[in-house]
Amino acid sequence: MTIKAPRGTEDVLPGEIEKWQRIEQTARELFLLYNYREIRTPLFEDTRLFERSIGESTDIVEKEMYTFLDKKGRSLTLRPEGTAPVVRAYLEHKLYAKGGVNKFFYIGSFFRYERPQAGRNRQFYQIGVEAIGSDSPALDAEVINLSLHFLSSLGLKTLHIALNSIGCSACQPLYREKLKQFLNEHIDKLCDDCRRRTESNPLRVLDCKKEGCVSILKNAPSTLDFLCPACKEHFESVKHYLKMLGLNYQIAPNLVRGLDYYTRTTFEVVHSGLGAQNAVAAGGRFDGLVEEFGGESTPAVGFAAGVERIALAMDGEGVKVSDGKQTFTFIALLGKEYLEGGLLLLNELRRSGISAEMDYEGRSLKSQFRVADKLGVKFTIILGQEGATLRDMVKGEQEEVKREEVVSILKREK
RNA sequence: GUGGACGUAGCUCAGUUGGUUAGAGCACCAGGUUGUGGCCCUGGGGGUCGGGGGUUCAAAUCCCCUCGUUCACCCCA
Repeated sequence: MTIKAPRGTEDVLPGEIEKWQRIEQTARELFLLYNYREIRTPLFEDTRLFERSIGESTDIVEKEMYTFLDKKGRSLTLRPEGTAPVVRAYLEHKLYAKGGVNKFFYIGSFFRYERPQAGRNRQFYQIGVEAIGSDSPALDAEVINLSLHFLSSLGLKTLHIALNSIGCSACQPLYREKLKQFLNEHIDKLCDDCRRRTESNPLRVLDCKKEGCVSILKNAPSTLDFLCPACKEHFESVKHYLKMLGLNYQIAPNLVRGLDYYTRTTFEVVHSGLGAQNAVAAGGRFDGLVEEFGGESTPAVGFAAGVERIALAMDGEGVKVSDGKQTFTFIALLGKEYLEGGLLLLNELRRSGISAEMDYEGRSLKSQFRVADKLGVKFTIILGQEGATLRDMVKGEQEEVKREEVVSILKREK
């Protein structure tokens, strides 16, 4: 075995996949309950889609995208996130024509060239929702509520919401200037990355965790103090609705999303016990994105959750998902010469909706029973010259039955 | 991209100061039972000791490089 799965990718094997299925099934049922409908977009898109939405100076676009030229020289990129493609599809198919709020959810894999780590792969899976067409703070609250409903439905308990507002196109530039001013006053005490970001992307400096920077940032102007009246009111309403819904949150003035398209509300759902990659879900508003792509000014809000991290968190909380084994019967042959009879019975059983397995290798009866036992079947049918013997593997009892009655007997037992 | 730890059978791991044909448990296969599983007993298969190079009479063991895993930084869901 010389070829392995590429670095940062993983095979999800039987035994583990059942947990993923549970996660996806829960998402489908729950999101439908909130009237979100599934959408599937391509795995790769025109590179410009991500450059324009995520932002040229973000780490994602600068160094983490899988970008390549196709045979006609088009620049394509494996999608690094889900929001821009949904907005693109929303515009391309003129889904706004339906009016009202359009609600979508998606489940799929995304790609970023990063150093792999617990809860961080190069191909990773996200489940997300986007609600496009309303600036109501009630919708922000709904999305946050849904993310928590989803995660707690999967058995996760130690969840915390971090909440912030980063303002809109009216107030954020003002704050950005004030922050830049502040950072420049302390520029000599900031780390190299932060010095660079002070010019290119000052908001991201707030996210720095280096001790020196953190102590300086304690006194940095807060985005919350610079919100325009409309944003302030919006944020107050979001908080009010969250309280009303019984959701506890912590204000995190330094919570800045890594994607440029976010406006107003940003939030993160953190699960304690995940190590460094502790955000299981995150999202926020993107009121300017639809317009950025050439549509009418259309407000929107959404979130995405990481499937691998949810699975890790479920493991941590001891959530068990059955491994889905369900073989009901096993056919044991008294000799190779009964293979055809076995195949016919096997077919009959399966066509009758009874899961069944059989040994094709001509192994000894003892071996066949060992296989049956390992499969955990409830019944083993021993097939020989005439008729059949039906053995109850749990009781350890068996009886002779007529060959043509085997299927109907087992149907009753099922 | 940076730093630390690790890399021996399918899995979990032993492997003394470098010293002969690299071990155990579990798993797997077969037999003990002239057709019947789980327990037990016996036997068997399976490892280029991550890969490459070097030091040495001799390397799983020491050195270098490389790949991978992992934790943290970073980034982010």
